Amino acid sequence: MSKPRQPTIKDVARLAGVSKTTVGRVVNGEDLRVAEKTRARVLAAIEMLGYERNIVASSLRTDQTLMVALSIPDIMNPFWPEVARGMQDTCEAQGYTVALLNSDWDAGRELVHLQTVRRNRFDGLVLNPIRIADAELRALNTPTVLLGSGDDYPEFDSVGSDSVGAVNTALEHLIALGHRRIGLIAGISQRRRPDARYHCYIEMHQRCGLPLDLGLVVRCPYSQAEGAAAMCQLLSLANPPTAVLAGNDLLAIGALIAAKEAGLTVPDDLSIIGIDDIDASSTTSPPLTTVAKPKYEIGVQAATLLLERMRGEQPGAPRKIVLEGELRVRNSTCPPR
Amino acid sequence: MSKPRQPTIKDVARLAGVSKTTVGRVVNGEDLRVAEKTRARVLAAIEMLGYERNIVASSLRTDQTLMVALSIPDIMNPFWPEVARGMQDTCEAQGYTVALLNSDWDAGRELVHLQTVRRNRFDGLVLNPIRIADAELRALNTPTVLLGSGDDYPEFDSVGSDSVGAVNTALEHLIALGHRRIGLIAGISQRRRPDARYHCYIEMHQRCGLPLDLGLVVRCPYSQAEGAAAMCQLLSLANPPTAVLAGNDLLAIGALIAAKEAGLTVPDDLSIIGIDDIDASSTTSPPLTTVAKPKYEIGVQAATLLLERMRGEQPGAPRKIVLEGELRVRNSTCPPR
DNA sequence: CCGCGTCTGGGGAACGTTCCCATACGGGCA
DNA sequence: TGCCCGTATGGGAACGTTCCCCAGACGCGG
Repeated sequence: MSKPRQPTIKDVARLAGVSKTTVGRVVNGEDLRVAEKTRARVLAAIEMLGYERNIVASSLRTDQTLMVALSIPDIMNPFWPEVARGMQDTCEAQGYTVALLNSDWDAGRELVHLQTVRRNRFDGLVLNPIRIADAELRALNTPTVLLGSGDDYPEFDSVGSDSVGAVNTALEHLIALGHRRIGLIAGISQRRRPDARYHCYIEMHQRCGLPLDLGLVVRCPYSQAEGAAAMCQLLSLANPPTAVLAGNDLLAIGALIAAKEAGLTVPDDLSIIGIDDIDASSTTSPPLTTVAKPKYEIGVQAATLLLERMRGEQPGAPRKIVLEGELRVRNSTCPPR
Repeated sequence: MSKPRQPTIKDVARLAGVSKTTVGRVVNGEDLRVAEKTRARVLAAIEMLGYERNIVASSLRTDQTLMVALSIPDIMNPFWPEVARGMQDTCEAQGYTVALLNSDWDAGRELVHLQTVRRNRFDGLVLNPIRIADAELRALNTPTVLLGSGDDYPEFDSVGSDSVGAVNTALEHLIALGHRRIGLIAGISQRRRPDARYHCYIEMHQRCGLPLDLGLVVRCPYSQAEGAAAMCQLLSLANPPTAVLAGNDLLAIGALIAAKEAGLTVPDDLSIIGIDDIDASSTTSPPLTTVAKPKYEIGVQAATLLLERMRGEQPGAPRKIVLEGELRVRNSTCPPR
């Protein structure tokens, strides 16, 4: 079980009868000047020994680890795997490896993640911020891209989906169908900022001249069970809504199930619309109408910005990318009766 | 944008008025003997400078990177996030960081992942093998734990769920309900070994004295769309089955939707059972009966074995852990009419 | 024939840590 | 008083790479 040392650049040099500098030259760039004959000899030696460049040593010298971190709340939350995949594909294509960090919406773990990035000298970080302060992020002194609106971090690049736009899209869909009493199951985010979805809901009502009834708004944590409870609450109203917008699909699915259990037929008795388009949304019955977020694309864009920053290009102003959601009309919405 | 070097052990030493060796001693172990007064001075200096141990340099010296890799087919496949999370939680608790690698069932990418592990000198690897040969894995010369049966890799630890057992459990459930014509939608695995589920199905029929009709077996790739197509095929039979077992929940959900579209009522007209218990399974209508696999636990166990190997404990024989599935009876199964 | 530029290759320091060994300093004991 | 041992600290090499700088070889024009 003892580990026989992997061959080093020196072993290759000895075998090829050249100096380690020369070996370094052929291993690294194609552009470095070294005679064709020598190069061939070195390559043969590399092949023979099965030499692999030791990135750890290389990192120490060059200050480049070829590793980036992705810190998200929870990979088990159905929103994140696609984002992670988008980022991973993009980074891998450029030779970077992605370390996965789950913060669980915990400020402490988030801090630990920053420490991990610093200690391991990762080259970059993509972060869905929980409570981290702008100053702490700047002190990290590492290229960083934020996932989300990034409003609290004016100096950083960010990639998010347009939550306000998504609420607008969903509401417009419902209003276009003829609904005028629309319930809102607003999630309570664990983050600092109050949820933008709520404000957007109110504004939309004013703009469209819809009567605003704050009794139609329920706030609860983002989970299926809570969504179900919230729906029960709405259904117990003297004058329940004819349609419900949920802050995300988890809530919407909970609401859908609760409505069916209460004996309602969706969408005939009640329309339900969600936001995100997670896997499970297409397989409920009826399949959930929702505003799909470009999850994979979010990952790709975040990685792209990060890679640019890491290359040192674009020392310019922070870029705030906001990707639009897309309405996916399935069968949980229809005109009110 | 230029990166002001992070403070090193030397800076701390200078500030504290001691040698770098002494600083190293207080940074590393609690057990190293250094006078209380000196220790306090060093700690103060560390605090003041915001010093963080450079793991890259440390790795070079000690041959320990504190990084492990997880190579799976696709994090977007609903089976994997929980496994990843289980592994990540366990590794993080021991100070290890997990790099996420997606192979996409591609032998080439799998090979690239091994290279990544070698080049970055990761301390360990948890791998869901695609086509990799046992010899290549041994040549990696790094502690490795396999996800799956691990049958093809006798020398390695492995953690898997009991596929055969799951099929048995599902079949027993169906048979106990009174079904005698049971269809099988068997997945086609991209791996080398033929799928064990199929053999188990046949054996179970013989053991229970059920008539075996190979027309009731359909093979297709593991995806929802394929599951739906397979179900259509089964329904077009002159004498269709009264119950269907799908090789995993993705197939089962496809089958469920196809059956409903064909005008059948599940479970009254047709029982459907899956394997895995992915998120979406609990929110279909009716909710899917399935044999749940302990996904999170698989990740935990794999990480635990890996950490033990990495610590150099247990130089003993390879351990093959097989975790049992658990029947989750929901509403997609009932006695035949 | 000499000087100079070009091209190929090598020597050796540096990155920040760990760890072996050496040293300094007391104090106890013969 | 002299010696030995234990404790606290420091010096410096080593890990494997990169990269700066220099040395030689060769060709060519003056």
